[in-house]
Amino acid sequence: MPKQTFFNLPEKKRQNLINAAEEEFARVPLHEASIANIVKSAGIPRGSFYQYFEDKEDIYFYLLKEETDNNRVKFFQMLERHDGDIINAVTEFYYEFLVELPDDKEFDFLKNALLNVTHKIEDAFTATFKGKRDTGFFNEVIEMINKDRLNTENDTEIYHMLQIVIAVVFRNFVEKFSKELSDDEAIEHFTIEMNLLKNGLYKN
Amino acid sequence: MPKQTFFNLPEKKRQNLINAAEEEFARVPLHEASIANIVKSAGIPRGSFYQYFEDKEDIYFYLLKEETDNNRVKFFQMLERHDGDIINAVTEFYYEFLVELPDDKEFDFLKNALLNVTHKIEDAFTATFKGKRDTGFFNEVIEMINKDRLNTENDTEIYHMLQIVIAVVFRNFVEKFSKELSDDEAIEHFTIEMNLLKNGLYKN
DNA sequence: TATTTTAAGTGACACATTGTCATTTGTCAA
DNA sequence: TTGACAAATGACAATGTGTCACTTAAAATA
Repeated sequence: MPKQTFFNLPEKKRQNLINAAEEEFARVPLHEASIANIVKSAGIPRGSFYQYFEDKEDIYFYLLKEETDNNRVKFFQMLERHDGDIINAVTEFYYEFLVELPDDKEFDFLKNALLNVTHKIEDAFTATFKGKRDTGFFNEVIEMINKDRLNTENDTEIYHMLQIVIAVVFRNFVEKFSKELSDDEAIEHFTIEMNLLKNGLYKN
Repeated sequence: MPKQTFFNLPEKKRQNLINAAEEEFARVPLHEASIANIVKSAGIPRGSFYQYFEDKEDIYFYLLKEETDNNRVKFFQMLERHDGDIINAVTEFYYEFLVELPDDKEFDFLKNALLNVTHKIEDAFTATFKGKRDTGFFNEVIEMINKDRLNTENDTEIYHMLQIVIAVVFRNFVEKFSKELSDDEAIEHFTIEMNLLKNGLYKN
């Protein structure tokens, strides 16, 4: 977490620093980004940076969390709107994400994150589908899911269903960016895979 | 790829360098690893390293490929043995991987790779399930799959089935390492998820 | 064998980056 | 006005990277 000094900063200076950082993380992935560039572009002395953040990762995950927190709210709204149908909810989520693709800087930031995912970065992303960060992950979403349509009512199995869905959704995001799929292609792939998940890979 | 000079090296010297590198990559993930440490531990001058490799990534992906190439051969044998049943094949693959867990150095190397996966690293891992690197990925494995048991005979859909299976298998590997699951827990989770994939998440 | 040519080995160097810390600056309450 | 505390600052030590001019070794040729 950023230090208190960062939050004490005047709005303008804080935003300026954030912009500089976002620019750097849009340019290159986390481990290639340099604090030197950030402070240079923000026009602040190097020492100041360390007044606000522990290190590079500190500001990175702060920004990434900002980015993904909005998405979590959206996802839960969709889950509600779709009456607890998890696959319809993630599908609309995916559609909307593609349609409302953020501006270039945000886009490149996400792309760099997705193509250079560490376990920690993946956690930040997938938290979108896992409920409030402080409550037990998943419980919240498991409660919202409509179990009538599912193949099981067992919570453990539902937990694993979620894990599967999240893994496949995540893979689709990564593929969209890495293979630079068009929106139509991306949606086509996504739809096929969601249907396969619903109906199963094997005959019954 | 390593340069020719590397392959011209006398066996002993080459193995010595490989050992030093593996040690470093077992200690820390790729982006924290340092060539300085490798050459120091191998007892060779810095300049020599660049005689053999382009850079850090060059030797890293060479080692990772070595590691995963064996696995690919194993997987294809299993697919044959299980008569083209993809889920049975990956399940045995997973079991055997856990049972034959490699020595500490290899273990830590894999762990660091899995918890700090870039798209390039994931590609190296998932290539295990995709056939010979030079032929069209997937074609080889799609041919070997027994389609009688599957829900579709359409190649496109089978391609996506594979993508799904790989994503879920991969997730299970990462989870095993990140949550430090016992073998029994890992196998239990894996089995549940494979059954869900087979039968589908929704009622039909 | 002597000489030339080619490949490999070497380590000092220029440059970049990180995180720290002693010092300075600014602000606010007494 | 002054003292005290938070914040700002930039020079510095430490560490790392990739290169290059030079040395050494080996192989080819005369």
